[in-house]
Amino acid sequence: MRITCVSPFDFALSWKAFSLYAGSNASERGSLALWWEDTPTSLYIQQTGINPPVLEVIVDPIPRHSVRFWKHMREMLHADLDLKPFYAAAEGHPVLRGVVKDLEGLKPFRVPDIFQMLVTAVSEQQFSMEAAKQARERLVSSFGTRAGRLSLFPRPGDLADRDPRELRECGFSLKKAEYLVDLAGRFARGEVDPEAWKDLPDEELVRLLTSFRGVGEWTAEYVLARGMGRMDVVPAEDLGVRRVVGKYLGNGRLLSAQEVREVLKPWSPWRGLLCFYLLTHQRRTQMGLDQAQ
DNA sequence: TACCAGGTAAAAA
DNA sequence: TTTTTACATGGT
Repeated sequence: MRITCVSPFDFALSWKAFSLYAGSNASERGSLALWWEDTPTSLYIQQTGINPPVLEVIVDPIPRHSVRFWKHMREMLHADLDLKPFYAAAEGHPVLRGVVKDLEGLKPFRVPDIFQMLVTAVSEQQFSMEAAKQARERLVSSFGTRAGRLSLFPRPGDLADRDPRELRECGFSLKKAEYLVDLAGRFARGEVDPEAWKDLPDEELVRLLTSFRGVGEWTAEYVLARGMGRMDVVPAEDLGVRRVVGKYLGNGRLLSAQEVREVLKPWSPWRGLLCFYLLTHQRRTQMGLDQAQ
Protein backbone atom coordinates (compact mmCIF):
# COMPACT_ATOMS: atom_id res chain seq x y z
CA MET A 1 0.00 0.00 0.00
CA ARG A 2 1.18 3.49 -0.79
CA ILE A 3 0.81 6.51 1.41
CA THR A 4 1.30 9.86 -0.23
CA CYS A 5 2.37 12.51 2.27
CA VAL A 6 2.55 16.25 2.49
CA SER A 7 6.00 17.58 1.59
CA PRO A 8 8.60 18.00 2.98
CA PHE A 9 9.03 14.62 4.58
CA ASP A 10 12.17 12.60 5.29
CA PHE A 11 11.10 9.15 6.42
CA ALA A 12 14.54 7.79 7.34
CA LEU A 13 15.32 10.78 9.52
CA SER A 14 11.92 10.63 11.21
CA TRP A 15 12.22 6.91 11.81
CA LYS A 16 15.61 7.27 13.43
CA ALA A 17 14.24 9.82 15.88
CA PHE A 18 11.20 7.61 16.49
CA SER A 19 13.06 4.39 17.15
CA LEU A 20 15.03 6.09 19.91
CA TYR A 21 11.90 6.50 21.98
CA ALA A 22 9.45 3.92 20.63
CA GLY A 23 11.14 0.97 22.28
CA SER A 24 11.50 -2.61 21.26
CA ASN A 25 8.71 -2.88 18.71
CA ALA A 26 10.46 -0.44 16.40
CA SER A 27 14.01 -1.65 16.41
CA GLU A 28 14.95 -2.40 12.82
CA ARG A 29 14.86 0.28 10.22
CA GLY A 30 11.33 0.84 9.04
CA SER A 31 9.83 -2.22 10.68
CA LEU A 32 7.28 -2.24 13.44
CA ALA A 33 5.13 -4.77 15.27
CA LEU A 34 1.73 -3.85 16.62
CA TRP A 35 -1.62 -5.23 17.64
CA TRP A 36 -4.43 -4.63 15.20
CA GLU A 37 -7.82 -6.07 16.08
CA ASP A 38 -6.13 -8.55 18.40
CA THR A 39 -3.86 -9.78 15.62
CA PRO A 40 -0.07 -9.49 15.75
CA THR A 41 0.70 -7.39 12.72
CA SER A 42 4.03 -6.49 11.18
CA LEU A 43 4.75 -3.38 9.18
CA TYR A 44 7.62 -2.58 6.92
CA ILE A 45 7.84 0.99 5.70
CA GLN A 46 10.18 2.66 3.27
CA GLN A 47 10.14 5.88 1.34
CA THR A 48 9.94 5.47 -2.42
CA GLY A 49 9.23 9.02 -3.51
CA ILE A 50 10.56 12.43 -2.56
CA ASN A 51 8.31 14.96 -4.19
CA PRO A 52 5.62 14.24 -3.39
CA PRO A 53 6.84 12.00 -0.57
CA VAL A 54 5.52 8.47 -1.00
CA LEU A 55 5.77 5.68 1.56
CA GLU A 56 5.50 2.05 0.57
CA VAL A 57 4.00 0.08 3.44
CA ILE A 58 3.99 -3.71 3.59
CA VAL A 59 1.58 -5.16 6.15
CA ASP A 60 1.31 -8.75 7.24
CA PRO A 61 -1.31 -10.06 7.59
CA ILE A 62 -3.71 -7.93 5.56
CA PRO A 63 -5.48 -5.87 8.22
CA ARG A 64 -9.19 -6.16 8.84
CA HIS A 65 -11.16 -2.92 8.65
CA SER A 66 -8.53 -1.63 6.31
CA VAL A 67 -9.99 1.85 5.90
CA ARG A 68 -9.62 2.41 9.61
CA PHE A 69 -6.19 0.82 9.60
CA TRP A 70 -4.85 3.12 6.90
CA LYS A 71 -6.35 6.13 8.57
CA HIS A 72 -4.51 5.08 11.73
CA MET A 73 -1.27 4.73 9.75
CA ARG A 74 -1.63 8.19 8.24
CA GLU A 75 -2.13 9.60 11.71
CA MET A 76 0.76 7.70 13.21
CA LEU A 77 3.10 8.84 10.45
CA HIS A 78 1.68 12.37 10.26
CA ALA A 79 1.23 11.97 6.54
CA ASP A 80 -0.97 15.07 6.39
CA LEU A 81 1.12 17.27 8.63
CA ASP A 82 2.39 20.30 6.77
CA LEU A 83 5.72 21.43 8.21
CA LYS A 84 6.01 24.49 6.02
CA PRO A 85 4.22 26.97 8.33
CA PHE A 86 6.46 25.86 11.21
CA TYR A 87 9.55 26.28 9.05
CA ALA A 88 8.37 29.69 7.94
CA ALA A 89 8.07 30.74 11.58
CA ALA A 90 11.50 29.31 12.45
CA GLU A 91 13.11 31.03 9.49
CA GLY A 92 13.11 34.35 11.29
CA HIS A 93 15.04 33.06 14.30
CA PRO A 94 18.84 33.00 14.25
CA VAL A 95 19.19 29.66 16.07
CA LEU A 96 16.08 27.81 14.91
CA ARG A 97 16.73 28.55 11.27
CA GLY A 98 19.77 26.28 11.46
CA VAL A 99 17.99 23.64 13.52
CA VAL A 100 15.11 23.15 11.08
CA LYS A 101 17.48 23.25 8.14
CA ASP A 102 19.48 20.38 9.66
CA LEU A 103 16.29 18.41 10.27
CA GLU A 104 14.28 19.21 7.17
CA GLY A 105 11.45 16.74 6.70
CA LEU A 106 11.48 15.47 10.29
CA LYS A 107 8.04 14.46 11.53
CA PRO A 108 7.30 13.22 15.07
CA PHE A 109 5.85 9.74 14.56
CA ARG A 110 3.33 8.74 17.16
CA VAL A 111 3.64 5.67 19.34
CA PRO A 112 0.92 3.62 17.59
CA ASP A 113 -0.91 2.52 20.69
CA ILE A 114 -2.19 4.82 23.41
CA PHE A 115 -1.96 2.21 26.15
CA GLN A 116 1.66 1.51 25.29
CA MET A 117 2.29 5.24 25.32
CA LEU A 118 0.81 5.58 28.81
CA VAL A 119 2.85 2.67 30.12
CA THR A 120 5.97 4.16 28.56
CA ALA A 121 5.31 7.55 30.11
CA VAL A 122 4.68 6.11 33.58
CA SER A 123 7.81 3.99 33.31
CA GLU A 124 9.89 7.09 32.63
CA GLN A 125 8.71 9.08 35.61
CA GLN A 126 11.71 10.28 37.66
CA PHE A 127 13.98 7.70 36.13
CA SER A 128 16.70 7.57 33.57
CA MET A 129 15.40 6.75 30.07
CA GLU A 130 17.78 3.81 30.00
CA ALA A 131 16.55 2.25 33.24
CA ALA A 132 12.94 2.77 32.15
CA LYS A 133 13.59 1.23 28.76
CA GLN A 134 15.11 -1.87 30.28
CA ALA A 135 12.19 -2.26 32.67
CA ARG A 136 9.83 -2.03 29.68
CA GLU A 137 11.82 -4.64 27.83
CA ARG A 138 11.43 -6.98 30.76
CA LEU A 139 7.71 -6.16 30.74
CA VAL A 140 7.51 -7.12 27.06
CA SER A 141 9.32 -10.39 27.55
CA SER A 142 7.29 -11.34 30.64
CA PHE A 143 3.82 -10.20 29.62
CA GLY A 144 3.97 -9.39 25.91
CA THR A 145 3.47 -11.76 23.00
CA ARG A 146 6.02 -13.40 20.81
CA ALA A 147 4.58 -14.35 17.41
CA GLY A 148 7.23 -15.70 15.11
CA ARG A 149 9.82 -12.98 14.81
CA LEU A 150 7.48 -10.35 16.17
CA SER A 151 7.64 -9.15 19.75
CA LEU A 152 4.52 -7.30 20.81
CA PHE A 153 3.89 -4.98 23.70
CA PRO A 154 1.48 -6.27 26.36
CA ARG A 155 -2.16 -5.40 25.78
CA PRO A 156 -4.32 -4.08 28.63
CA GLY A 157 -5.80 -7.54 29.11
CA ASP A 158 -2.33 -9.00 29.55
CA LEU A 159 -1.74 -6.83 32.61
CA ALA A 160 -5.19 -6.12 34.02
CA ASP A 161 -5.47 -9.08 36.38
CA ARG A 162 -1.87 -9.26 37.52
CA ASP A 163 -0.63 -8.84 41.02
CA PRO A 164 1.42 -5.63 41.00
CA ARG A 165 4.23 -7.60 42.61
CA GLU A 166 4.61 -9.53 39.35
CA LEU A 167 5.29 -6.27 37.50
CA ARG A 168 7.57 -5.18 40.30
CA GLU A 169 9.85 -8.00 39.12
CA CYS A 170 10.44 -6.07 35.88
CA GLY A 171 12.04 -3.26 37.86
CA PHE A 172 9.15 -0.88 38.39
CA SER A 173 8.50 0.45 41.85
CA LEU A 174 5.56 -1.21 43.54
CA LYS A 175 3.63 2.04 43.16
CA LYS A 176 4.29 2.26 39.43
CA ALA A 177 3.33 -1.39 39.11
CA GLU A 178 0.03 -0.57 40.79
CA TYR A 179 -0.56 2.36 38.44
CA LEU A 180 0.08 0.14 35.44
CA VAL A 181 -2.25 -2.64 36.59
CA ASP A 182 -4.91 -0.06 37.40
CA LEU A 183 -4.56 1.59 33.97
CA ALA A 184 -4.63 -1.77 32.22
CA GLY A 185 -7.83 -2.63 34.07
CA ARG A 186 -9.54 0.57 32.97
CA PHE A 187 -8.65 -0.14 29.35
CA ALA A 188 -9.47 -3.84 29.52
CA ARG A 189 -12.88 -3.21 31.05
CA GLY A 190 -13.67 -0.64 28.39
CA GLU A 191 -13.89 2.22 30.88
CA VAL A 192 -11.84 4.47 28.65
CA ASP A 193 -12.42 5.28 25.02
CA PRO A 194 -9.34 6.77 23.36
CA GLU A 195 -11.30 7.18 20.11
CA ALA A 196 -13.47 9.74 21.87
CA TRP A 197 -10.40 11.64 23.07
CA LYS A 198 -9.46 12.74 19.59
CA ASP A 199 -11.83 15.68 19.55
CA LEU A 200 -11.04 16.98 23.03
CA PRO A 201 -8.96 20.13 23.36
CA ASP A 202 -5.53 19.71 24.91
CA GLU A 203 -6.46 21.12 28.31
CA GLU A 204 -9.50 18.95 28.73
CA LEU A 205 -7.61 15.85 27.74
CA VAL A 206 -4.90 16.60 30.27
CA ARG A 207 -7.59 16.96 32.90
CA LEU A 208 -9.08 13.63 31.90
CA LEU A 209 -5.78 11.76 31.91
CA THR A 210 -4.64 13.21 35.23
CA SER A 211 -7.75 11.75 36.83
CA PHE A 212 -6.04 8.35 36.46
CA ARG A 213 -3.94 7.29 39.40
CA GLY A 214 -0.26 7.64 38.60
CA VAL A 215 -0.83 10.13 35.80
CA GLY A 216 0.21 13.65 36.75
CA GLU A 217 0.49 16.71 34.57
CA TRP A 218 3.88 15.73 33.17
CA THR A 219 2.71 12.26 32.16
CA ALA A 220 -0.48 13.55 30.56
CA GLU A 221 1.31 16.20 28.53
CA TYR A 222 3.96 13.72 27.52
CA VAL A 223 1.28 11.34 26.23
CA LEU A 224 -0.45 14.10 24.29
CA ALA A 225 2.79 15.19 22.68
CA ARG A 226 4.18 11.78 21.80
CA GLY A 227 1.19 9.52 21.51
CA MET A 228 -1.55 11.80 20.27
CA GLY A 229 0.24 14.09 17.88
CA ARG A 230 -0.66 17.31 19.71
CA MET A 231 1.82 19.73 18.18
CA ASP A 232 1.42 22.49 20.74
CA VAL A 233 1.78 20.49 23.95
CA VAL A 234 4.97 20.71 25.99
CA PRO A 235 5.57 19.19 29.43
CA ALA A 236 7.25 22.33 30.73
CA GLU A 237 8.37 20.71 34.00
CA ASP A 238 10.22 18.02 32.05
CA LEU A 239 13.89 18.05 32.90
CA GLY A 240 14.99 17.30 29.34
CA VAL A 241 12.76 20.06 27.97
CA ARG A 242 13.98 22.56 30.56
CA ARG A 243 17.57 21.81 29.61
CA VAL A 244 17.14 21.79 25.85
CA VAL A 245 15.01 24.93 25.69
CA GLY A 246 17.58 26.68 27.87
CA LYS A 247 20.37 25.48 25.62
CA TYR A 248 18.87 26.70 22.34
CA LEU A 249 16.52 29.53 23.33
CA GLY A 250 17.62 30.61 26.79
CA ASN A 251 20.86 31.46 28.49
CA GLY A 252 22.34 28.01 27.88
CA ARG A 253 21.42 26.72 31.32
CA LEU A 254 18.62 24.80 32.97
CA LEU A 255 15.39 26.82 32.95
CA SER A 256 12.48 26.62 35.36
CA ALA A 257 9.16 25.34 34.05
CA GLN A 258 7.83 28.88 34.21
CA GLU A 259 10.73 30.19 32.14
CA VAL A 260 10.13 27.44 29.58
CA ARG A 261 6.49 28.54 29.26
CA GLU A 262 7.57 32.15 28.77
CA VAL A 263 10.22 31.38 26.18
CA LEU A 264 7.92 29.12 24.17
CA LYS A 265 4.89 31.39 24.22
CA PRO A 266 5.56 32.99 20.81
CA TRP A 267 5.85 29.57 19.15
CA SER A 268 2.25 28.49 19.54
CA PRO A 269 0.76 26.47 17.86
CA TRP A 270 4.09 24.70 17.25
CA ARG A 271 5.51 24.59 20.78
CA GLY A 272 5.53 20.80 21.06
CA LEU A 273 6.90 20.31 17.57
CA LEU A 274 9.60 22.85 18.32
CA CYS A 275 10.68 20.95 21.43
CA PHE A 276 10.77 17.74 19.45
CA TYR A 277 13.08 19.42 16.94
CA LEU A 278 15.33 20.76 19.69
CA LEU A 279 15.56 17.40 21.46
CA THR A 280 16.28 15.59 18.21
CA HIS A 281 18.86 18.15 17.18
CA GLN A 282 20.61 17.92 20.53
CA ARG A 283 20.66 14.13 20.41
CA ARG A 284 22.11 14.10 16.91
CA THR A 285 24.88 16.54 17.68
CA GLN A 286 25.64 14.73 20.94
CA MET A 287 25.82 11.40 19.19
CA GLY A 288 27.71 12.82 16.25
CA LEU A 289 25.23 11.25 13.86
CA ASP A 290 25.33 14.07 11.37
CA GLN A 291 27.64 12.30 8.96
CA ALA A 292 25.81 8.98 9.27
CA GLN A 293 23.33 10.29 6.67
C1' DT B 1 30.59 5.24 46.47
C1' DA B 2 27.24 8.27 46.02
C1' DC B 3 24.13 10.70 43.31
C1' DC B 4 21.25 11.85 39.70
C1' DA B 5 17.97 10.47 36.18
C1' DG B 6 12.55 13.59 30.91
C1' DG B 7 7.51 12.58 38.71
C1' DT B 8 3.73 11.13 41.68
C1' DA B 9 0.89 10.22 45.56
C1' DA B 10 0.66 10.10 50.21
C1' DA B 11 2.39 11.53 54.66
C1' DA B 12 3.83 15.23 57.56
C1' DA B 13 4.09 19.88 58.86
C1' DT C 1 -2.74 24.37 52.44
C1' DT C 2 2.10 23.67 51.55
C1' DT C 3 6.27 20.91 52.06
C1' DT C 4 8.64 16.62 52.44
C1' DT C 5 9.45 11.85 51.50
C1' DA C 6 9.68 7.03 49.46
C1' DC C 7 10.36 4.88 45.43
C1' DA C 8 12.99 1.57 41.34
C1' DT C 9 17.56 0.60 38.42
C1' DG C 10 21.36 2.06 35.35
C1' DG C 11 25.04 5.12 34.29
C1' DT C 12 28.85 7.94 35.79
